[in-house]
Amino acid sequence: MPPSSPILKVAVPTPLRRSFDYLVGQSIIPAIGARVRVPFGRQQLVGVVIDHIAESTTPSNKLKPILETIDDQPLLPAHLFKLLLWASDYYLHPVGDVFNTCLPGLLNKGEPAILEPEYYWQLTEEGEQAFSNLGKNAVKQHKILNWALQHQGVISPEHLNQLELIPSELKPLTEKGWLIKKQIELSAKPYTQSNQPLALNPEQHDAVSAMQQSIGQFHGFLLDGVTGSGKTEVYLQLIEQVLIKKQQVLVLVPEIGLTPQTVQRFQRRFNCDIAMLHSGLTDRQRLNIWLKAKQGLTSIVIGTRSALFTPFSDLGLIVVDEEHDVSYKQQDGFRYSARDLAILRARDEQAPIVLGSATPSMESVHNVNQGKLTHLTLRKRAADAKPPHIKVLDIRQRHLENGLSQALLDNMKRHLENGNQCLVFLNRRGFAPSLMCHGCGWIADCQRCDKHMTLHLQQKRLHCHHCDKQVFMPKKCPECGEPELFPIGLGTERLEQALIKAFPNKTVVRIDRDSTRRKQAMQDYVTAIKNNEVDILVGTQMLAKGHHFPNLTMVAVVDIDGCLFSADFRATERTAQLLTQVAGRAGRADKPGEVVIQTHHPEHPLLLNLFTQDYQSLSQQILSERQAGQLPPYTSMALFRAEASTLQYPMEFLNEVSKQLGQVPGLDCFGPFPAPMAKRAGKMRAQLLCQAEQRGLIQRAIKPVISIIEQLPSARKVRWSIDIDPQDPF
DNA sequence: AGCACGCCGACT
DNA sequence: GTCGGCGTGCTC
Ligand SMILES: [Zn+2]
Ligand SMILES: [Zn+2]
Repeated sequence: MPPSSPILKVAVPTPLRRSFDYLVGQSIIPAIGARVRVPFGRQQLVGVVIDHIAESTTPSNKLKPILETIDDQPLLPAHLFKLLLWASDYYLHPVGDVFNTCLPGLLNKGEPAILEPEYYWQLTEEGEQAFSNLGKNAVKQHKILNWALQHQGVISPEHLNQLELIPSELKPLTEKGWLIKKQIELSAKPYTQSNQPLALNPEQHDAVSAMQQSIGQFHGFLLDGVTGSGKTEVYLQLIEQVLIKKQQVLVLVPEIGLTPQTVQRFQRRFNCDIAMLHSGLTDRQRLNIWLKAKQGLTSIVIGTRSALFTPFSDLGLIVVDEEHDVSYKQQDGFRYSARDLAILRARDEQAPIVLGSATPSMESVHNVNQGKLTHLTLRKRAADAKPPHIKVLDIRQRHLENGLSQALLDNMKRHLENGNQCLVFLNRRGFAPSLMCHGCGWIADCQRCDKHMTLHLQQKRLHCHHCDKQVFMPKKCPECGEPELFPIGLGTERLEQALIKAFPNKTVVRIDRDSTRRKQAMQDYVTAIKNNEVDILVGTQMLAKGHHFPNLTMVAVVDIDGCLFSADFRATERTAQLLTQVAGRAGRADKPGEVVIQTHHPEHPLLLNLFTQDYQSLSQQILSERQAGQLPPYTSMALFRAEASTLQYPMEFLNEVSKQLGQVPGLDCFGPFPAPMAKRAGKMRAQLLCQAEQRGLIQRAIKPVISIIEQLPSARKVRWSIDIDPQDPF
């Protein structure tokens, strides 16, 4: 570094895959990792200094001075900073946009990295009295006081967000003495003690003590345990050991796993500052959590994939719960895998990492095979429940009534008559996946996608599950005017109706994204099920995850055939995971559960194998197929995606990309070809698949030509992106 | 991506 | 005559 002012390499939030050089000018010299405000074209942007250099390759007359140094010290801890730079390189994503997606919004806007007090409002007795005497015109005041009454007399910053109010709008009420404004405590609440931990069974005990050995150093563990095997208790007791050492803990959960109940379980156990990063927070709350974690004021941070980028002063443990979950991979923009980056982060920060899953991803099983992860198993299910008995029901030639065979219904009847619960699983919400005209055969298609629209009878609407378009259910055929339109196929709504008809004196509830839209809905259903107020549960994969229902003895899988034949090489893995998870719902202490799978393909190897072996041996088999087929995790992949209003431009662009990459030895390109669902949300999409046996070769091959690709004339006509380690080819 | 500049068609 | 359509060029 030169003694005078260095030239600054700055990561600027732009889709361009490079950094920009600036002069320090009159500003204080910003440290590497500090934010600066810079002129960029005709706009002003906030960037991050990623290096000090002595000389720039850009001519000096083009270099502009920065406008302002925002931070007087690096914004991020060195490890995290380096991880982001590495990720920008690995995922071939513009470094400025990497910072933009990883930092809290207020920091991207240039807000100082300083904790600012937050306030909440407490309802007073006067306020409560005033509420009942409010005039009819006091709509806003009624809304505010009513909210406070509904929420234990408290209005928090995120409540204000939900009420679409700003703090000053509460001022009239505080002046009347109806509300009192109070500051939220910002100081640290260090770990003191935990509430009585549960007793561990020998397996749990072994797992905790094995992992405890690694506190203070990097070690990867795969904690393999079915739901109800007490995985969470193992996490909690390990976390406690880390907290005792005054270190911090990061807990990543899948998108659907971030519920108040999750956090409550932590809060009940640990008397320390626990932060939950959820989507309802205000920008300020998010920044304050970020800063408190960075300063070591918060001991535990729980969140979904983006929580991975929370800075910590002394990170002691990372937990990735349900590590196989697809929501750990970001599906747009900066397409990172939080699970993969978490392992690197743990390594960099010398902390152990626990990947938890009963149905681990092939990547993690492969890492276990290679000795990169230590495999710990919790085989014992809660209260010694036995593994379920699995029956593959051949429904070829059999009569199906709303997708249900008589044999399946009889089986359910047996369980219901004994006072047990049945789960009927179908991974398709809505009433029916399509609607057809009886007169001319017209089918309701989405205008913007290649797909039929799903009929939602309850809402009397057609809904495209791929682009979210919704239209009212037509009264007659738009082609021929025929009024008789009939649903084709089966969804959970229809299944629910059929089951109500088949079991008129049993209680049926449907649990899917539609029926649980209301905030408390899922929790209410879970309580009702656990209280035995429900006999039959109909639902999608929402039911397959997380919850353990002790009175559930039978699981019926209505239609899995669609999952057995798919072009996607990950389909087998996904289906095996799904079936294992659903099957895991059945069974209780005093008798084993039963799983009945309806299929037209009883001879399908996946079905044969899954239930003659367990998931663990099946995953080894899937892995050997992957190896034979030269597929991940034995090779690495990059998927170029491009979209435009016609297919022609994406194909042209990807053809040129393919030409650019064609010469690299060891790199194979397939395509370009139209995406499996070519038309989606009104765009035509194509892709180019690149594959390399050697890890890192993909990056080495693409990086040198990336600026050529960026400058291709055909690139201007499409929206394009690179997806490293793609999860879904859609 | 933004945001400019620039050059052609239908409006007050 | 100008308002605005989006083609293409640039950002240290
Ligand atoms: Zn018709
Ligand atoms: Zn659609």
